[in-house]
Amino acid sequence: MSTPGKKEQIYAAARALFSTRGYAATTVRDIAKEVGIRGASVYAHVDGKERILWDLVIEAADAFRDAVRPIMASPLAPDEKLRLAMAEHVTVIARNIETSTIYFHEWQHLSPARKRAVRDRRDTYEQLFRAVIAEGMKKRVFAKRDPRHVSIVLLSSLNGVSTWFRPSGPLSPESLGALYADLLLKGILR
Amino acid sequence: MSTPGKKEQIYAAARALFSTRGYAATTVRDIAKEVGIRGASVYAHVDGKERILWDLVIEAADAFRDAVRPIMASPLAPDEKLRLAMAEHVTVIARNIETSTIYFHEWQHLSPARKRAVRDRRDTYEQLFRAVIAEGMKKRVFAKRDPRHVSIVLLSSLNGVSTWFRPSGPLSPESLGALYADLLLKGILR
DNA sequence: CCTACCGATCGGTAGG
DNA sequence: CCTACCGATCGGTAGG
Repeated sequence: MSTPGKKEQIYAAARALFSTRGYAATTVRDIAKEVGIRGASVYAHVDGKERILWDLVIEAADAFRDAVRPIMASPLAPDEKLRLAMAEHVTVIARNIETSTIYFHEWQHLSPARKRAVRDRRDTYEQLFRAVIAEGMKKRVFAKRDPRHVSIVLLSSLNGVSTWFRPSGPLSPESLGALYADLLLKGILR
Repeated sequence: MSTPGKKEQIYAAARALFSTRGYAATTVRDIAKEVGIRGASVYAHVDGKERILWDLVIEAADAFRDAVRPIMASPLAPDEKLRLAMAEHVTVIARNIETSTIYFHEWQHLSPARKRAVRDRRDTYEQLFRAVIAEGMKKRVFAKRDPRHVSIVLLSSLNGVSTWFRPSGPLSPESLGALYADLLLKGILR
């Protein structure tokens, strides 16, 4: 019999293990042990190992989209939209550090069809940034560069926070978002 | 009998496989197949799988240090030093995209002692950046922020180039380095 | 550099 | 949710 809540425990264990050891180096038995059941019993709650990864990847992709889309759809000026979007993006990472790390690094272990779906969602998301960057350049509030390059440099830079942020540290997700937005908008020079 | 050059072929195959599939998802037999030998024969040339990873990680760490240390030791002004160092760092990644990707993502699969050694080298390298950033702030050429935060945000941002750069693309390693240095020094705003 | 082989472990299924 | 088990595969060694 499956206990209510057990499935969520399995996903919580998978989040921790996939994000630290990586998907390929984590076994179903590792996850089971963390939850206090046998390896085979995991399959009473979950379709399989890859299905867990897929659910976690979608969880992360949704979090980014839901945080940033309303900002981009708002009537704010491009520089304000970009500032808020960058800050939100970083804050989402910091608040969901495990899932975000999995999203960035482990999606490649999905099946080809699911990999394609991830790439599509990521491209759609990046397009949100590219549009506001292009708008800001047109309105001469941003320096003129290739918007495609800037959007990808910018997003990959923001994603870097997942490699070093620790929730136990002194920085809050919000102050971290503000730091990144400020630094990337204004640069290091004064 | 071991053929001369075979060892380098094994390392070339490992660079390609570790950087795309990841260390844990790559088998010794995968590497062997790429080289055209049997899995067991790999051990005539190499100590073991982890030793290959270790050698590749050190290869990358050396490349970064050798490129950036002379710049930091030069008598240039802090903003010029930082610009050159950032550009060189990105250029090294782009020129060694496979090894760099392994360095950033796969070092965690090393033994505890080797992991510690990697962390130490990485900290020493980051210190080079932190010092010039602190110097630039003191001389009021950089905006005043926490140098520790800025150095880590900056380096993790530069490292992001490894997630999207493809040598087959239109950007050269050098122009990419210039783009990153310019963007991070001056920011997106004009 | 090969064949043959080792013990260990993998994701997953059968059948309660 | 368990025991028992499956075929496949792992990193690595022996002995040429």
